[in-house]
Amino acid sequence: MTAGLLPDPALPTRSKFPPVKARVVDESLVHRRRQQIVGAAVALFSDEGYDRTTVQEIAAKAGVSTGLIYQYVEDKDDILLLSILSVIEAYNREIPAALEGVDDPLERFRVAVGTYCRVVDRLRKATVLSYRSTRSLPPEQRRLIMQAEVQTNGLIAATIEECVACGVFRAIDVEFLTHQAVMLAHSWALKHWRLSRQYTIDQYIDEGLALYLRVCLKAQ
Amino acid sequence: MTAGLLPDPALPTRSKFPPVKARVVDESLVHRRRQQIVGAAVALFSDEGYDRTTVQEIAAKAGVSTGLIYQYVEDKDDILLLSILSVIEAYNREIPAALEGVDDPLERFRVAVGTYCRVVDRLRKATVLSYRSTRSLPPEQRRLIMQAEVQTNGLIAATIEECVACGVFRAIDVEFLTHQAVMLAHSWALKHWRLSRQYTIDQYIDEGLALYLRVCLKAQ
Amino acid sequence: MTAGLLPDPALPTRSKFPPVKARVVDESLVHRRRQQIVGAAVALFSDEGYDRTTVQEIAAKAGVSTGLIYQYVEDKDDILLLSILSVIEAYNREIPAALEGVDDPLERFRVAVGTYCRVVDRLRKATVLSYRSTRSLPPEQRRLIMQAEVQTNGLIAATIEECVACGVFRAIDVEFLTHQAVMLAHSWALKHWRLSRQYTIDQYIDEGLALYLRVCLKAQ
Amino acid sequence: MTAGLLPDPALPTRSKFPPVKARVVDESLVHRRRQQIVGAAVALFSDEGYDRTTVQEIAAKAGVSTGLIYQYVEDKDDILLLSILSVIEAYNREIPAALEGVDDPLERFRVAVGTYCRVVDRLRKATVLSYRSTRSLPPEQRRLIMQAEVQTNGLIAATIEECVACGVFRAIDVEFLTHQAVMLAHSWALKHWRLSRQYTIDQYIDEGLALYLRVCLKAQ
DNA sequence: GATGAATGAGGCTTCATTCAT
DNA sequence: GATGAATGAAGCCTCATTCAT
Repeated sequence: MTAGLLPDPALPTRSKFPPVKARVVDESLVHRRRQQIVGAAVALFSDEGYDRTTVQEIAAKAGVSTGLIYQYVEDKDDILLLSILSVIEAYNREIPAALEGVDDPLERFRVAVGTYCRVVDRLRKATVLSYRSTRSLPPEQRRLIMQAEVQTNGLIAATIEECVACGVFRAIDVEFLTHQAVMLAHSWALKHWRLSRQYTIDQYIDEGLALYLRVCLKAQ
Repeated sequence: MTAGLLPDPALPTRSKFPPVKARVVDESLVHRRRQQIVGAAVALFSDEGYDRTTVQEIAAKAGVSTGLIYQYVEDKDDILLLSILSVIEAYNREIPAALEGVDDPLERFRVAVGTYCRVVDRLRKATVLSYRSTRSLPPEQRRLIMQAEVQTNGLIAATIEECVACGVFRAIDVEFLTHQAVMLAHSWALKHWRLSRQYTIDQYIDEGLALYLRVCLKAQ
Repeated sequence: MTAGLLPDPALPTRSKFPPVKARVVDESLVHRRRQQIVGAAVALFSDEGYDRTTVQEIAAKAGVSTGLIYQYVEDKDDILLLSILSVIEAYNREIPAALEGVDDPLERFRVAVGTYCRVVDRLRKATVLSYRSTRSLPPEQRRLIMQAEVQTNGLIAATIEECVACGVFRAIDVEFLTHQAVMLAHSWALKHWRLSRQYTIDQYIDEGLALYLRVCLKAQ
Repeated sequence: MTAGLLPDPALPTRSKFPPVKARVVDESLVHRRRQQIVGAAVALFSDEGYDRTTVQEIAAKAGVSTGLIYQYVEDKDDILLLSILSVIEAYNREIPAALEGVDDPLERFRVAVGTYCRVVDRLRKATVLSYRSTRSLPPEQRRLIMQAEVQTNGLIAATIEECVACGVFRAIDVEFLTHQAVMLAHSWALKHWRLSRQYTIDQYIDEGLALYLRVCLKAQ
């Protein structure tokens, strides 16, 4: 199962981004302010790009002063890190939430992939942001993001393993299929300009799942 | 298909990028200088990102003066446009070249996909650059890049259509499979940090093709 | 002489610096808090310089909140003024204290100069601070400091005048010798990096006094 | 003699400040521009203090653009370093120049000290600047300044040693007298507000020399 | 055609000061 | 009286672009 992969992905998201230090102590305030800041930042970064967005713009959009931002973040890079992590954390929170109460292995696979795609759809701009801007970060922070991403992969991989374990799927390369499913979700954001002309998000998910099931299902 | 969208993508690439104006007339000189500049730019953009790379750095790496660059390009954005187009043109040049002399439809599909992946592997950093930085460009230039990409898609799509036409593939959704194949290639660059731990490029291509063939081949 | 320029420099220093207004009324509290603040400030100003020291740092080192400082001081300049005055007041307090009970004129000269040097030695960093940062203050405050300094000079000058009056010294230029003696003391702080390699503070005082006596003593 | 203490202090001052890197190669241009910049900087630093002077102000006063400054200097600290060094180099240049052609040992001592005082008088503000602002620099650069200062001391010390060697002075502590003479010169700048009320620069020099000679001369 | 010094607008960040609690 | 979060003006520095040679 996926239990243990994350501290507790279903909790109210009070996660406290360990790598970014704040000059303010009140944790709940830090959390609230950062949400404000990251909310504004994601919107602006997505539209204009990281480098073309100024901290002043973020402050204005967040409705706070420029100086305030630097009480909750060490530099502009930190804002980007928090922004990208917030996206990946959304995946890590929503996929397990959707799986809650679903027991049938095959259904769990479908729900996991479908939810992933739908969250990506909802956070489409932010997802693209992750791809565009992760490399603007210093290596150490990049690693944090990769870790979070590996966690998401684990959520999908676990459902596939179940299917294999209980004999619904044939003995397929789990890693490779996971990768395919992840890219199915990401592609929806990355190639939205093209895909959205031909498919709705639901059609897209169906096509994808159909393809994978045709490859994996043991008995037809 | 997409024929005609660009002057002639399969030609030796001496194309003079209509949208980018030079202040110098000698066409062959323009071509040579731009190669110099774009070569340096791709390396720097890939490592440091578009916005963090300075024009002076590009000039230094290209072994020319800062001022010279502005005789072959109107502004920094143009350098990025040329850089990204040069990558996509490589695809559009090398895939047809590899297909030359291959007649069997199924083999043509394999070669097309395999070549795409291998070119991406060779131009890995530059491929990632396209993803990261296309949105740094103004819409009009972005459209140019999309067009070139649609062309590449057409190359893959054509081989699939052949397979369907001659009965090797069942009547599958061509667009969707094309998209899958394209993402197979791109993913190798985008997720190289993860995939390269598990697969060589050849294994990766084999796994990918195996998956698609299992889905598409009519008779097993 | 200079008597009367300041309220009473020889008093226990409970003086409440007329030019610096506090928002708090309780005088003894004002005195205590200011000691806290100035203590931290002198250390920080000495190490980092006035302009590079932030009010928040002073507050932290003093163990109080940022806001509190502004209840005992009007602005950052005031802290500097208080800091420098506190140093000069130390001179003005300790030299007379050391002269207490000393009656012989020549001995009084020796003690005055020796004490001055030793206080400077003890407050070395703070002494340098006065030199570095007095000019960061507005003219009016600068004048306050000069006045306090003139007082100190008066302490030395008085002992010289005694020696001349009672015939131990020949009729020398009192002002000039005073200046020399003052600079002897200050130099120990200003050129400590060089002097301390060659002399202990006691050797330094002895050399200095020997030089002056050789110049001033009437009969040898 | 002082020969060899400096590379060649009497040369046209084309010294090329080894520790500060320029982005421009033409050495003579670098020299000219830096003079422009340092000239403006010394005036401003002296009046307003290092930290209160903005780079924009320096640029404006020097009649160049802000950006230009950063082609000849790495950061604001470098401007301060160059400024202070330029003062000390003036000492190191002018004292030997004044000694040129003077042969009598005692006269050489008088000229050395007198010239030192007069150069300090001419560069009074800049001299004070050195005292105020050296500690604003990082340790490594501070060391450079100390070195240059030690050189100046050597110029004075050499003349004293001559006097001792040829029997004009008694066997006095050379280091200590050197220090006194140096402080005589520096004090004129440091305590100008007080000294200038009582002495002209010439009177001041005479008083100082008289004092030292009374101490040092063997036969009276 | 080529050079590289010069420009100056604009971004990130700091920090003295205020004010609601 | 005390706290410390919030403000925003202002400074250092970068870098795309120009232009005289």
